[in-house]
Amino acid sequence: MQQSTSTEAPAGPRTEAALRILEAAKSLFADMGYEGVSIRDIADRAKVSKANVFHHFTSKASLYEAVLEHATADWDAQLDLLKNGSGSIAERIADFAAEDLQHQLADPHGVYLFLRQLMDNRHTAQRRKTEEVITRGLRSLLDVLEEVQQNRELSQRIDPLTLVLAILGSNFMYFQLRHLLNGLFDPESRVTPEDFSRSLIRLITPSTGAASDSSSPSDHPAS
Amino acid sequence: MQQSTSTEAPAGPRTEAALRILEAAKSLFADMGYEGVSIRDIADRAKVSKANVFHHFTSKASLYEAVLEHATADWDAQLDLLKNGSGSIAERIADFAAEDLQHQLADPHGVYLFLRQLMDNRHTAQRRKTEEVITRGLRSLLDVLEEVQQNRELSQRIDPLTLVLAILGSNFMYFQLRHLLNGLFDPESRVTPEDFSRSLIRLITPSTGAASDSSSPSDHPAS
DNA sequence: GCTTGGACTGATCGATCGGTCAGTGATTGA
DNA sequence: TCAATCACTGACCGATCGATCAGTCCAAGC
Repeated sequence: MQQSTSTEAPAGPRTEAALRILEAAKSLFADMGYEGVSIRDIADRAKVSKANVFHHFTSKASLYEAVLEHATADWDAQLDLLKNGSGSIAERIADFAAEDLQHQLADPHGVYLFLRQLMDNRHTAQRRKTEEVITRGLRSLLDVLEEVQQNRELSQRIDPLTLVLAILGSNFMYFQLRHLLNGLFDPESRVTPEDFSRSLIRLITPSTGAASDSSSPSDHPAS
Repeated sequence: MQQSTSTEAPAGPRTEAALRILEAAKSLFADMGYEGVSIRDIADRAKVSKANVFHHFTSKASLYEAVLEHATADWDAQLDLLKNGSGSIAERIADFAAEDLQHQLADPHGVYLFLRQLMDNRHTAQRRKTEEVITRGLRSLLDVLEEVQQNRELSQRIDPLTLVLAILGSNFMYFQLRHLLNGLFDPESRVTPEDFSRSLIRLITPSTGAASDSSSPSDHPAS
């Protein structure tokens, strides 16, 4: 049960091959799911023998755990942007939203790993861990918003939780459907992530009661 | 459109046991993923023999296909609400958003099946099918919004695509994190789906330029 | 020199996988 | 009455799964 790695932080791969295994496992787990990937698949992609995978990782489950650990490491860093960001609250929200979308686009495997984790009803141990990460992140975001709401920077009419979920959800929808979106319009008019982030902020911030003008000097409606 | 009803009962369960197999497969596939479920698991939950599964469905893949077919059938019906709905555009958007959230909450297995399908990079055949359903749905939603936008019912400042993705994404976020949300506040103050839908519409619609007053008689005075 | 230990591999294990098959019991139509 | 069809089952198959193990290779320490 509590067989999990007692040594907390040092999840660092000890060898070049071990790192290749970790990276191969991450992309494969993200694309095919835990059960959809065999140790052979991972070993083949990492250009090592199957037995070598078990040399570096005690079991398939522990390898998956290591992949999750490595993937969720840099998730926390993103929160500082809204926490310690500069500028008005509207700017910080806009920056956070744009940064979050870029983060998803830059690491799609991480997003998928995260999502699969939330959908899986088996590994309750790691699922709780993932839930804790999310809860902590949400709590952190809400603290900031509720604080500026008490300072009258943010309209009282806005529910901070709804605002957070709307940003994260909208970004995820764009991320998930990004390849389909271009087929909805003329082939020449693409919807870039920057376009979407701007449009999303324009949709949400007018009702926040915060000044949202400062950072749009060259913006014009004429397309 | 006519694709689904061309052959009336193409995959219709011909027996009570067959229906149990289909339902068991749906919940298991949704929770554990395609590779995470064995025919034995399905047979056990459906209270039939393993061979009987192959008697009704030619293979595991065809069973999965039948599950998907059965699950995506009622998805289309939801679009009519915004298409043929009554009332102002703001009311129709609000109704659609609330209905979409209720639909997700009522059929979480369907949502998970849908999502797993989009994350899976193997079954390209069914993946394209799923993508077509989504594309058709999005296209339909956008048509309505762009129409009312030309009629000046909807503000020109709003990007219809962003609005649609924001609604769907926000709902999905609430759906996905619904069990975590109550832990963020006092145990007594729960965030009901109705609360969230109201709050989401309040966040989004003020900037749409459409009249959004009709359905908020007890709303507070402007702060 | 010799020994130790870690990285790594090929061969192999039992368990479980998806799938097959011969057959049973009940129902039906001629 | 009997043959045919149906839903359904237990036993079994080859393939593949995660995991083990004995052993090779090589660099570091004495």
